Amino acid sequence: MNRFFITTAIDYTNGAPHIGHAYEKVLADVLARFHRQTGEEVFLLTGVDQHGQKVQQSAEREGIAPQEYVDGVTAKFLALWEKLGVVYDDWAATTAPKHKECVRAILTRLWEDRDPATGASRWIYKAARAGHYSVRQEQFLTDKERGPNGEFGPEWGQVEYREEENYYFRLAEHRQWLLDLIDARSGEGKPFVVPEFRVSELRNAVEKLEGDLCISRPKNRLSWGIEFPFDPGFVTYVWFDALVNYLSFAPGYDPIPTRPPHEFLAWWRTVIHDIGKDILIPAHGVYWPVMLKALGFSDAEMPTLLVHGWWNISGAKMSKSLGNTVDPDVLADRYGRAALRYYLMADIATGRDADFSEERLIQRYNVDLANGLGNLVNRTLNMTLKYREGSPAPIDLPADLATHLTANTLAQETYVRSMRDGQVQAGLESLGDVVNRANALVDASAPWKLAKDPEQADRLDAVLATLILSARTAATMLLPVLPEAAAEILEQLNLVAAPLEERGLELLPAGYRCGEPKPVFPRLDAIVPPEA
RNA sequence: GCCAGUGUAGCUCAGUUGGUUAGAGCGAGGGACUCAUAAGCCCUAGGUCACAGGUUCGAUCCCUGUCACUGGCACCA
Repeated sequence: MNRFFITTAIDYTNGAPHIGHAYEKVLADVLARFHRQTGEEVFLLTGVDQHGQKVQQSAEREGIAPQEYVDGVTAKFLALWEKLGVVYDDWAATTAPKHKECVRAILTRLWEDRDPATGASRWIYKAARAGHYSVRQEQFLTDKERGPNGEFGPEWGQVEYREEENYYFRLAEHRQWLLDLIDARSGEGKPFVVPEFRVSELRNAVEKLEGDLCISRPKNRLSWGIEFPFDPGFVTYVWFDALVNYLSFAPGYDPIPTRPPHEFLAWWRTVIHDIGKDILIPAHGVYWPVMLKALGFSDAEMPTLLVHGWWNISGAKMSKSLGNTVDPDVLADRYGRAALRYYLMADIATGRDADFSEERLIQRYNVDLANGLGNLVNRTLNMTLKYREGSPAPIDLPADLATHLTANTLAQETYVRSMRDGQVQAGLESLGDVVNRANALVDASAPWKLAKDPEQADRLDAVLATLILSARTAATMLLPVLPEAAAEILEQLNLVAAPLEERGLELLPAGYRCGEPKPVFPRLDAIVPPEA
């Protein structure tokens, strides 16, 4: 059986989830559900990044332990995924003992991977760096931070000269390897980064790669992290902690053996990292492949990065400081899970940015779901019950209706291709084709007229069967995005989902009888004003 | 500053591996119908595909330059 391993970025537990977090997780959930539907074995991994300075500071401000603080924020994420119907196979929390042990084992392994000539680690070294340090911002400053007059501005507070030792991961010497990898993957038609227009962006960044990656923080600066296994004076700094979650929670992974076991590799060879464009460079596009290489992963075992865009608010970047964040929790309560999931999948092309608007959300729901698919199901079932007591006579379809179903099959094939590429919006457009064609057929064939003419009895049976089968195709294509609503439609149709690889015509089963219609997507009338 | 992305109908956006009449939805106008969630269907929009060059038999789609907007280059979907 084919496998499909998809991960999301793990969200930083220093604030409540916003629409961007929700989008990424719903996207992963939809792709996971789609791949399951095609018969593949699927593993969806998501979680939270709980360490770091900001968490430590926030906890101190509230006078509670960091773990207590992150547990509180983590609960909000867990509740949101529950509310949005995001179902995952494992939960990657970076404070979990399993993860900490894995990070430490990996660091130890790299530290002990010695160059026989020098006796030094081939991957990690300790070095002292000196420079200007902002106490307020708790970071070293570079010349880029200097103002026009060459001085550090007041936003940095007190700036002092400091010297600090840290551990570094060798990065720069793998520049050419990474460039070759990127080019090779593009040449094979399996780009390292999807969508492909981001490849050049990454490539340029790699071209300019210099310097190594600082992977530690002295404990006196940062204590809320994973302690270095071979130097208790340090904790692991962000990326060697966060990125490793993809391994520590991967099915079957064990950091100890030289080569990972077969079960893990069977999953890993299919892995797709669903991430935002902000963490492509340098984290996922540079650090991560080099880290994997250091751990002995071959070029064929490098992941694919599925990079999505951002939801902007009125064209502006969403940010807390602008106060224009959108709370997915509130939206889900206000409009329902289905409306929110559908909007997030239908109104953005994977990889691109889009503008978020509640008006658009309502519009897409009403036009596509209520007026389109929902009404199609409703009118089809009503007519079937009214004219045929729910059971159209089983007859062969005339050529025009057979052609109609063939067009549906083609739409479904297009849909499958789009979804395999992660292009959910394009997939939903194919769904819209099926719905529109069926609604047009209703008007063109006018069953209410056929019903009055006994000589047209066969025609009426054939039209109703075509409509029912079209509705089934549409519901089948909706399943990954809106599983409950699609299941409800199938129940009303009294049919099971169509197989996605199906070809050729399939008629209604013998003795078919449809169920009772009930609007699956009640119209949303207008923007519900926010609570005063 | 460096790098990247974007710039397509009133609005929000697709798309074109270069090739006869550039697409969708919404909005707007008109029409016929009644099975249906007053939903659906049909017809209508004529946008120099940012601007200027270049390559080509032919460019909106490739190249160069210009302008505008956005993002990355410091944590951050």
